Amino acid sequence: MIKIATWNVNSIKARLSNVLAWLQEASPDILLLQELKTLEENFPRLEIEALGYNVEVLGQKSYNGVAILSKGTIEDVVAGLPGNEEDPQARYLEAQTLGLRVASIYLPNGNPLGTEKFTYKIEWMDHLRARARTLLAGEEAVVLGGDYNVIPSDDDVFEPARFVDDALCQPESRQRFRSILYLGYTEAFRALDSTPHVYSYWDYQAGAWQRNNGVRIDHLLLSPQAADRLQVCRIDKGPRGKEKASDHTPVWCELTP
DNA sequence: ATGACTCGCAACGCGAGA
Repeated sequence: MIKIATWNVNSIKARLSNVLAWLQEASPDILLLQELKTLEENFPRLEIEALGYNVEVLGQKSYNGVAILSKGTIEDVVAGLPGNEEDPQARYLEAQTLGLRVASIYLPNGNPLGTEKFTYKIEWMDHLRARARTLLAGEEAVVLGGDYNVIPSDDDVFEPARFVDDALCQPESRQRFRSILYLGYTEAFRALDSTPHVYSYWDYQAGAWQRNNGVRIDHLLLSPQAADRLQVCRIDKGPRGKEKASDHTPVWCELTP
């Protein structure tokens, strides 16, 4: 079985001990990280390599940043979203590892509405869809994992009314997320579990974690060749309850070899 | 309740996150 996970860590340096602990306890074959908030040269590579992982990083000072950790060799790396090369933000890293094509994705948040931030999000999603379509043509097992900053449906948010003016729930955001699924991708969690109100993010403020006021925005999208191998997909709430937790928690799935 | 919390920065409060 190949276990692949995605986790927005909200600073790899602030989260290093939590990440090392989770790698040891969950032992994913591949971990896709987002929101590193640091440059490549400051990524804690040695500590992670010491646990048996190869590391590929696309960093940025203070903001964004994505990485791929794998127990296998990492090859054929694509840094940045093809077709969007002039984008200065470190939000996309793709590579070949353990027989899979994988990408670590940190999709723009897009708030507030009516600003260039929302336009940037929507345009970024159009570029992602184009890349997703190109990857399908390879007829490979592809896993596009990350923080999509999209709440797919009202079943994926604790109180939909509070999010009507939020970029994560806008029809334009949801439509583009669905349009990637319509290409032929399967969202791993929902393919196996129709339970409503299961979340992957809880705000730090206002006791959101204790009240279970969360949203499900971290997703694993599988090409048909990967979806046919999907056995299980879970959200591990453990890390969110720890000291010095990220506001996101890992989502993982297992594929037959 | 224009709130709340956590992060990086070169700060000694601010912008960003979602």
